[in-house]
Amino acid sequence: MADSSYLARLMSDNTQPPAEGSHSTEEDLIAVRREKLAKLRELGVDPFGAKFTPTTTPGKLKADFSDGVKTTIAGRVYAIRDMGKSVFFTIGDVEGRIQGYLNQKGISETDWLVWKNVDLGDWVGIAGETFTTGKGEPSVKVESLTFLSKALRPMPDKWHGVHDRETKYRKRHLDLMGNQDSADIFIARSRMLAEIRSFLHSRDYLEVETPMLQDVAGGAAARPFKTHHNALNMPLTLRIAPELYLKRLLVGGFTKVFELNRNFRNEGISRRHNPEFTMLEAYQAYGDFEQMAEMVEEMVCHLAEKFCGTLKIEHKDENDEVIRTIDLSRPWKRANYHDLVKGVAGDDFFDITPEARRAKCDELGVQISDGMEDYEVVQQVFEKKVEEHTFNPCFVTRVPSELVPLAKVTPGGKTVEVYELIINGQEISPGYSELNDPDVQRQRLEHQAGGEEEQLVDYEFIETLEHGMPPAGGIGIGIDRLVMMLLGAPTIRDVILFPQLKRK
RNA sequence: GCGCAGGUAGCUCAGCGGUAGAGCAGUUGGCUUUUAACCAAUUGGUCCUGGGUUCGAAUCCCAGUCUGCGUACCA
Repeated sequence: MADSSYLARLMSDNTQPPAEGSHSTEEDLIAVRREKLAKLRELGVDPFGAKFTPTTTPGKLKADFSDGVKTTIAGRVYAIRDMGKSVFFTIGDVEGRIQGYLNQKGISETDWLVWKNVDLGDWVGIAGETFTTGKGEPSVKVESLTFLSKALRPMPDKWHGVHDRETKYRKRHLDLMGNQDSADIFIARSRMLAEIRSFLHSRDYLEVETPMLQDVAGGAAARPFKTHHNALNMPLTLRIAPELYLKRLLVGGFTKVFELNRNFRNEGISRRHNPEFTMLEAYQAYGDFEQMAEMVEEMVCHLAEKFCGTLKIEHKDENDEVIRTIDLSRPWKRANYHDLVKGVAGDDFFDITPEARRAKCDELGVQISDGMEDYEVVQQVFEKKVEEHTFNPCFVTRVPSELVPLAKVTPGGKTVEVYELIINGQEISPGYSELNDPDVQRQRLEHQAGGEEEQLVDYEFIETLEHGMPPAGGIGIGIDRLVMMLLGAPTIRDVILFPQLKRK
């Protein structure tokens, strides 16, 4: 504790003429803050303080505000409005902010001196009593101040925050401290994930964790990331999907399982693709794709109602103009793949020769590369002309079997028991009646591997199926894209805290 | 990979051949109910990097780099 003559000296220090060399380069801004840090130490204050026990949070205090309540809160100082002998400031965190008020007469001499060394961005604890100002602002009148942590670097602009996309993504902490709308997205995302888990738990699903490091990356068509285990001296890949392991659990006797975690695909990065992304996969024994479709419909509507308060999701541009409304009202449209393609490419599209189909693609402006199989040509038309123009939910059924080797083939033969859910111009969720015939599965995976350079067949998986997998419905949901759709985020980078960027 | 746009003070941005600018933040002074607080004064720059054109380049040209958007690749 400082004695009073010491305090007097420090006070007089504060009335000295400006320190020489107090400029505004980044270096200088840091130097000024370091000087304050030193002054705090002189005052006997630890600038990187210890445990502090608030009675509530700034956000909760403001939400259930009433006057005359003793309270203790902690938070970062976001703004200071200094009026001489009294000071207003904003204190809080990503979940909420409230105004603090201090008056030189209302706090101890030491606390006043400590306050003089608080900068924007510092963390402090305050104890005091709530009141409402003349302008109606819920506030806390500070009676005592506890310094918690010094920010040695300046805050982003208090009004604009960080706007530069690169800085937002590379230094997400600056984005979060300066842009509440950005923080809100990640708070909402976190709560959505919790809600998805609770939705599945309430339906008796068990959450499981299967390997992310896999010997043979399977369960999807994508190039994997390669890595190496030193002790085992063996190459490993990061998983591209948990599917094959989750099915092993069905064979093992689990009847309802899900996994909600990261997949990794070594492919291009775009507005819709991040190399690591979050995927939900859920499997239900004795179910089929139609049952899974209903569950997805129910789940997504539940999330929309809970987090958006409506089934009509508005997407806005930078000027806050509504550019699109996605209507999630049930029941969702169901349409078959061929009919959708015929709708854009003509009723005779499947009756003409493959060559004529290619010519038709030219006409439609759909680009086709030379090596493409006929079904891939059709798929291009589907993606460019149907998928990208479908914003309201649509379950696409009777998908060609070549596209989905892990699903049951329909009795007819050419298509599979699958839905592909399209919302917001993107595939959000596929759902299958899972293929459980090991012989058919072997055939189809081998056929696929034959055509693909880096695709390997997971024979252990096939052996597992030979022990008997119950018929099952399965779904995958691309969580990032789902969150984008629900929150109206134009790019996947806005819903992933630390998106992958090139090294600078 | 290709095309287009962008990179200027700590942050948000203007300037687009002729002395590098504003707001916020910082510093100093004033102010006891303010709130993008206010008033007055003031500091702060490898104009992304490297070449070139020019009497003169943040500005024009070329190359590179990072970011964004589009496109291609990716069952």
